[in-house]
Amino acid sequence: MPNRSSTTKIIFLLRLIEACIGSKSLKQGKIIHQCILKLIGEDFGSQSPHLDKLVRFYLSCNRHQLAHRVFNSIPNHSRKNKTILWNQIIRAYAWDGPFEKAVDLYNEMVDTGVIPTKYTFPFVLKACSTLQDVDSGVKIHGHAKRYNLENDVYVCTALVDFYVKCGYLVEAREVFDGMPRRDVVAWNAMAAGFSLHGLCLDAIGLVSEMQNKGVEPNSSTIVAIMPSIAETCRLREGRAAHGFCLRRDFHDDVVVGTGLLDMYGKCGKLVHAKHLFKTLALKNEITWSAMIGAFVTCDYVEEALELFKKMRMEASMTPSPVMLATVIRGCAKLNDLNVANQIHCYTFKSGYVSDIIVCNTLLSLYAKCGSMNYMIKFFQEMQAKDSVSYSAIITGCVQNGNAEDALQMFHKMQLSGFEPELATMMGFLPACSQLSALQHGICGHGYSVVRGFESNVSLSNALIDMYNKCGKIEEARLVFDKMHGRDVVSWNAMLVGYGIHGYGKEAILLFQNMQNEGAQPDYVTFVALLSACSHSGLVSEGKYLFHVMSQEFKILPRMDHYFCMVDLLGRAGLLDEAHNFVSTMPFEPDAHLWNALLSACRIHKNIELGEAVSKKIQSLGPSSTGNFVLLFNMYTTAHRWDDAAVVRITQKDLGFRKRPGCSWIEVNGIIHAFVGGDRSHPQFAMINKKLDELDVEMKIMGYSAESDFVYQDVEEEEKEKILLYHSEKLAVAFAIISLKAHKPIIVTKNLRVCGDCHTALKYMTIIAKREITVRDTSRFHHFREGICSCGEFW
DNA sequence: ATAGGGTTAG
Repeated sequence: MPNRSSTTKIIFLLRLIEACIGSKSLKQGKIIHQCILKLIGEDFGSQSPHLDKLVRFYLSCNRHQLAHRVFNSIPNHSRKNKTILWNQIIRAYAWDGPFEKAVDLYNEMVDTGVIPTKYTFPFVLKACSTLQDVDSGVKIHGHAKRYNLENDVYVCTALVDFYVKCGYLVEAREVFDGMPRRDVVAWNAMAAGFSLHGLCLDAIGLVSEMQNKGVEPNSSTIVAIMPSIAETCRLREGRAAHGFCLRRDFHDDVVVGTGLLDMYGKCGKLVHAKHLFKTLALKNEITWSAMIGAFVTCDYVEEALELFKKMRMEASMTPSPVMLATVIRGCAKLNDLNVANQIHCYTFKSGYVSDIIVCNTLLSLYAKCGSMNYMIKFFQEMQAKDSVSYSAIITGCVQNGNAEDALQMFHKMQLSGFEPELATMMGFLPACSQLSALQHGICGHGYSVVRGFESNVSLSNALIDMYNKCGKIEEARLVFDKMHGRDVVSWNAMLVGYGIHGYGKEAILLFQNMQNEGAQPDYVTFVALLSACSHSGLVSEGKYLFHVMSQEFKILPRMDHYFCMVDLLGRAGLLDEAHNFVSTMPFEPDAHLWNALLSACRIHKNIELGEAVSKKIQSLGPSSTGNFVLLFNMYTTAHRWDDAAVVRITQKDLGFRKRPGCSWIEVNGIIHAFVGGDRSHPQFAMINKKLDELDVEMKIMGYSAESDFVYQDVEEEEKEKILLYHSEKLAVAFAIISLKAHKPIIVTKNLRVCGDCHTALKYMTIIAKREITVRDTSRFHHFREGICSCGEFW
């Protein structure tokens, strides 16, 4: 027990402490604390009122744990009356962490019998949302009711904020709707919540609602809904918000200004974004980042990189990982491996290679620059991977034509314990499309439904494409019909489906539906339509569509459209018309387009024009082996072996090789691939036996190997063998022996199906009594009872 | 306030 003189000393010391609270001098405070301890010994009890000051002092120095320790030394009967101190320590923990301690202390407070106040709840709830500790938050909500604070504006706003940040929007809305009085902070919390969870239209709607209710938005309101306006490209609302800021004088605030700048960038209004950037009095790193992002989004990558350089030089700011990710996203648009390597080096030097967001952006960069090797290598080097990393690499594989690797990565991802997300499925489903892997695709569909991804328009579009490419056009249409909101991609995907199945009339019908529903077609729509006409031989319809495209829909024809038209006219045998059409083009035709004409020349055996076209192609420089193959095929079809030989020699001299034909089929979720003459399949003996059987029966029915399709100058018997082992025949024979009779056979080929195979497959449908479908690079061939659905348009 | 993975055509 201290004596009188020590009491005087303590009082003196506590005065000193009070002074320290103002000056936040931790060192001096600690010394004074020691002095007090010496004076009063271990018996704090009687001195506890004075210890409050020490607690406050430590809190003012941000030493929550020390403050807490002093607070704990006060006996419980005395702590009971110190609600404000409880609140202050909880607040300190909720602000800076450790956040668990805020929740623990709150629980201790309630257990001690201290009644929390309306100021307690916002703090502890903030800690709960930071921890994503829903259980504690819900319990605390119960306490608020118990203490009759459920109608308090502060408490309710805190509850809304808590529920929103934990993703419980229904509960948030319930609390919000139940509030007897709502101030601007409450409205902002709700709007920010909608914004945060991508419910953009709800967020925007809420702001008009609040204005109708007579509550004036403030700058936080603007900041809260700006991302929603940006994401939905609601330029009208964006402009209105900008005007509001000008009238209220918010516009010079960095946060508001940056939000507006970002919104204009995302809405494609680069001029406005640039203007804001120029006029904003105070800019920070985020402002610069938003401006660079605006350039990238609007495809002004050079300008973005320039500004990035300028920032480092003139403003001498160091970029944050967020900014670096934006810059890398820009680099990806350049499709230049050198740039990719440069920015990778820069990232390495900057020390951000451990930032997962930056790393994932780098993955996507390499994927878009077409470098599978760098992408895989970097992926393996990454110390930390998450589901986004896997999604990026899956999409990267698909983008580079390695769908099988994509499926493997998808499998590996799950083994690593990551659940596929929406964007993962956006990579997985196109992989199934590419492979015609129907069984994987169906699993993906099921999973997407379970996860609720089906409501996403883009995902449904990917499903439509998957079913179309797997030959299940009816399923595709079911998905299409079930969709709530369709975008232009949905229509296009379905149109493409009809096109590749040879349903030209259905495509045109769907286009009419599209117009009736007021959907605006784009240039892809017309590519799809024209190619559908081409595959169905609808010449006049195609010509009409080409005409209305520019006249009515104001869409300028591009190379693809001209290509489709040449293809359409050429296949139909209108070679001169096709040739004339090319000469009317407003820009130079490319080799690809001439190829379409050359291909038509081959089908219709017009050697004269074919040679002229071929010369044209050669003058453009040999850009692909396709030219040689076509010319070669044309000569051989005409039995002009010498000319054919010259082409083959030239091709060899120039170092071009024919791409090997490859066909594959999915059996029980496993992809079996065959190349021409392939004997490597484990069941080759059985396949061979089946092929021989089929060959005998086909010949009885009148089939003779069309050796014209063998362009090697070898003996007739040898030619037959080569044809019999064409990859599509191998795949079909394998399918017949390994799939039950009622199962459909769907074979996919990486090139156009060969003419001899096309004939042979017709016989095979009769012999094997089953339907066979082959998807080649341009369309589906459904063989049934000796007929192919393509009607020889391929 | 800025930030990573995404659908259709050739």
